[in-house]
Amino acid sequence: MSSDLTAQARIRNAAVELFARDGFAKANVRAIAAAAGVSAALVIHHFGSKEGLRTVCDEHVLEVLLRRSRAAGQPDLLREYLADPDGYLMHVRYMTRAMADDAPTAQAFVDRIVAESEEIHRNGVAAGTMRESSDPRALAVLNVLISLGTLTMPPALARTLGDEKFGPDTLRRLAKPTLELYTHGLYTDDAPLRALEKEMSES
Amino acid sequence: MSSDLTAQARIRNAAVELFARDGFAKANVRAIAAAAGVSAALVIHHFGSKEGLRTVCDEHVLEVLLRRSRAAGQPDLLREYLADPDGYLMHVRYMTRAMADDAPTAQAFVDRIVAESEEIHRNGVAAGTMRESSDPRALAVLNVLISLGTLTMPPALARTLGDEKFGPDTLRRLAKPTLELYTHGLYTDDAPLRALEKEMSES
DNA sequence: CCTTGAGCTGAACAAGTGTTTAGTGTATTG
DNA sequence: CAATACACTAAACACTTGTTCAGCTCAAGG
Repeated sequence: MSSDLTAQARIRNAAVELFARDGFAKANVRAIAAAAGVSAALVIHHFGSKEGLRTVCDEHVLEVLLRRSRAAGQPDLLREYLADPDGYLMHVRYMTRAMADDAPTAQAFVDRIVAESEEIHRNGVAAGTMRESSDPRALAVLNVLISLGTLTMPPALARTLGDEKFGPDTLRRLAKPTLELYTHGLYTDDAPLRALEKEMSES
Repeated sequence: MSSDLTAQARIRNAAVELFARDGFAKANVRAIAAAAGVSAALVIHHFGSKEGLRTVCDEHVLEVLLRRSRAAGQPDLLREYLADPDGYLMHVRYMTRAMADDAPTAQAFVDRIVAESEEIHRNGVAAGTMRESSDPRALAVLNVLISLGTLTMPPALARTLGDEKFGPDTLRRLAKPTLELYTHGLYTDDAPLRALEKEMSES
């Protein structure tokens, strides 16, 4: 039990969990209250409104995720995830949903991880472990997209891998093809790339 | 105007659009009816329930997407998208939302595009244009993830590229780093890959 | 012509929603 | 000790939701 927490905190935690699981629209105040072991009225009393509760949750999740990413010097999503699969996944899912709803906090999160991703690349280039890119910012966005997409993979996609539902196993299995892609790409020559470059220079 | 369509079709089209834009839970029958220029009661009359409407929409979108992907011999998502950005995007978004809700139709869609993606890779390997993979299925899933993720990119992510909202420009800009990744990867050597392989053989 | 049936509607209904209100108990404080 | 403030609740409220119902319109068929 987490009953030694203040009621406000219990409500917030329950809300984060339900928002992450069901989405903001589908999750309702009474269910959140029940999960926190309090009345629905208390939720409103403490947070003003469901929207107010959301704002607090947004900021809390943002803070937790950023603290985490700061803790791991060189952010390694896979390792970070494996350390606390359920908790981390819940928070990432929450943020992904916030991004879908285009919540203001999501922008702060995105700005931050894109910047971090770009910096990792910059360091990698400086250290000689990574190739330069024609568009570092776009590359960072792509990397963020891949990381988040992998972590929040829809069940239907996980099922095509044989896993009944997403879990550490799924992620582990995806890790190798991903690293293979990142080490030598997929195409055997640069014809497709040159074709695109030619096409772009024409228009 | 699309008033020459039957009312049922107009309702279905409006529903697909609103489900894609707002999600199933947030979109409400009255709004769909209004968008189709009919009464809310008619929606229920024709489709039995909101859930019934969803089923019809699911199957419709699935059919449209599969027909499209069949039309383009070698499916090229980028080109396919550029041909009819708004329409295609709407349907992909719809499917992505269906995947998030884990709708049965989404599974059919996923099975299909993963299989297609795997076949493209197989053909590429046979033709010598693509490298072999240690896990073709997982690679296919990764590729689908990247494609869908890019297409349904959240606004917050698009904004870090300077674009106010997602559109053809965003996609065009991402195309090059993506192709660069697919032609020569990102890492300059295979140390990270070997490290992972070693780690996996140990456990 | 009239009957039938299908497309269609406004109004009502029942359930679920976020929120308000009025009030309880329980500490803390002057 | 009295008073104030705070955490908390049950019940009610207002509104939205999906859905039902009774009835309208109107073209097709006997």
